[in-house]
Amino acid sequence: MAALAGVGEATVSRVLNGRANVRPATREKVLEAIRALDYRPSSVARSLSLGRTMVIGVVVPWFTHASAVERVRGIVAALSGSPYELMLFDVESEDRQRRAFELLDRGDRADGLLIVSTLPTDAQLERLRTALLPCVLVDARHESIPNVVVDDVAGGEMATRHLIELGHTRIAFIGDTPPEFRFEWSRDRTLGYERALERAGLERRPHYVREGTRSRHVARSIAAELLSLDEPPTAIFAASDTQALGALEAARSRGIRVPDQLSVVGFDDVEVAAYVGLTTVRQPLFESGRRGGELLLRALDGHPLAAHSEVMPLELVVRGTTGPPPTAVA
Amino acid sequence: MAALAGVGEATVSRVLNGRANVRPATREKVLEAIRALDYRPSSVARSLSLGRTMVIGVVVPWFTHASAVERVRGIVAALSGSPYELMLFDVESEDRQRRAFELLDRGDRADGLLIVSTLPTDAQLERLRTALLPCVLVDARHESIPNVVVDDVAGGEMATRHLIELGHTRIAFIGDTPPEFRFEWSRDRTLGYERALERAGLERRPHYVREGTRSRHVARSIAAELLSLDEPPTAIFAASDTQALGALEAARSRGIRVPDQLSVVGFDDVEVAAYVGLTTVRQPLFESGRRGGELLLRALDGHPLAAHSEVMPLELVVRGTTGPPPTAVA
DNA sequence: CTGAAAGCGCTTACAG
DNA sequence: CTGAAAGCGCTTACAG
Repeated sequence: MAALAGVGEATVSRVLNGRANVRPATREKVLEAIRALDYRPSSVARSLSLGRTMVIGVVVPWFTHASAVERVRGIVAALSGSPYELMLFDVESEDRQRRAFELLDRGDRADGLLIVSTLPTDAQLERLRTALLPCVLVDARHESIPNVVVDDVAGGEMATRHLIELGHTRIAFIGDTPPEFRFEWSRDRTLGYERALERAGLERRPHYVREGTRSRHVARSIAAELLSLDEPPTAIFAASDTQALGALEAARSRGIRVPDQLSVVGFDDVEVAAYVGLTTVRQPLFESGRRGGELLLRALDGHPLAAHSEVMPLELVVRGTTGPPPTAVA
Repeated sequence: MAALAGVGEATVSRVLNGRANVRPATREKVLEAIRALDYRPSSVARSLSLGRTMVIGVVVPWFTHASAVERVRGIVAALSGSPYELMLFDVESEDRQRRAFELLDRGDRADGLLIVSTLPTDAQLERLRTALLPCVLVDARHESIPNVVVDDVAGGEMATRHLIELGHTRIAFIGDTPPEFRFEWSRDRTLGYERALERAGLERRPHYVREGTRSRHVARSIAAELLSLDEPPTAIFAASDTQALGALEAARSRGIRVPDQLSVVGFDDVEVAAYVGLTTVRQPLFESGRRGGELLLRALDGHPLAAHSEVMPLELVVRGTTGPPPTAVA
């Protein structure tokens, strides 16, 4: 290449990188040779030399879930104006997650990391740190890593209070199974639920609090069980829209009218929620991804990141699945 | 590193790659040094040396669409057992697409390419070919590249025939805008629609065939216009579920009952479709991604790919949004 | 079984 | 403004 152009390698490099200090005639010669050879510079060699890959890694479990996808979309949007490409690590098991971090903490696969809806172990975080890999957490918090989150306790309380204000006293909660990915929002939403009950002076009924994997199917059978209790709840707060949809299905299949006989509140406000008229707590999914992407880009740009929590706003969106409880007794 | 262990670099490399011909004692020394130094081998250097990156690029426009995401999920599933990582190129504009291919056709960013729901120009394909980059097309066809597709003409015909068999004669079609990404399935579905009408001896009414960008919002207003024609259609076939949902909204907001007064058929069978009971033509979105991934992995494994079309099956899923037309006249 | 050396293809001081 | 040379950190014949 350099030979054909009759110049040194350094000059080719200068031309390729658009440096100023090259004489026009020389530049022309190089450009000509590039054309003649259909020459394509190697990004790998460049990466090795520069120690940068121009890749941002995104680690996300639950890529099968609408909310995770929505966050990834936000990340994609944030990166779209940047020179970085996105490498996606879908880690649907702890094993896959471990492997992903083992690859990433070598430090030369990506220049930075966005970790979504999962919290690496402290050992993993320590290795990422020693690999000098800037990280931003989205939908997970850690005191030593910048993160963008929502206040799940407040969200759980918001949803529950809405039901209480409508007059409900028998309010059930369908949460997630304990955090396989050290993922604690479901627990926080439970706390919010309990706090709302407590503040309203309502008793907590342990059999009204149920957990299951985050799927419509499972939530549907949990809801079915709740609805066949001797004293069934008049309202259900589900820790995610997906689960709320399952609850709606359970009601529908038993001929229970919503919201006349049963109120249902979800969490997230995924796209379907608006379509089916689900009352829910909206969290800015897309925005959280975008914001995380922005923070990381800023860090990559040399501005050091403070390890703080950026708390995104939550909003109760009242639609058609909540109303006053059926008039008790008669 | 090699120094600390008191061995040559080659030996370190052998240990790292688990080659057999290393004496156990030597191996131990190396392993010990690795531990002591917290040594992490560089994948970039390895890539440069080997000429392989262990990365598969996925080019996908419309990552904002549920169907694209579903395909990507299938790809993720296919790669999950492999040693390849996934690099995602969301190309929501022609310009981004051009840039993505310019990066990829250097040939050292990824070892293979999955191109989803878009067809590169011939010039782009030629450059990918000279870069020796194996490609598989998903949801796009090209005679010289292996691809996995569905028969969109047959699908369009299937949906339309269903409506005809129910007794409809005034059937409208909401398609996509002309293919920004050289993306022709909407046109093919239109052809299928027209063919079904023709075979049934029904007249084609040009004002019943409308196009709009693939969004619920746009489809909704198109449907609203169709429904306010002097002689409105009794059935609408939409080229995607997203658009079908828009049509349903239009009907709902005008108090038109579905399916009593209006039948609606979609295309894709995205997750929401089942939930809202939409009759649709199911195409195996997830499967298409998975299959594409498998084909590419096979190619990467040294088995040359024949440039053939793998046609995935289409299936009419009849649910609650289609029925006989309202009994005419009275 | 093991090591010295060349090679992968860039970038970047360092001299001119 | 430009080139020779070293360096980024691996792998792989080639000798021993």
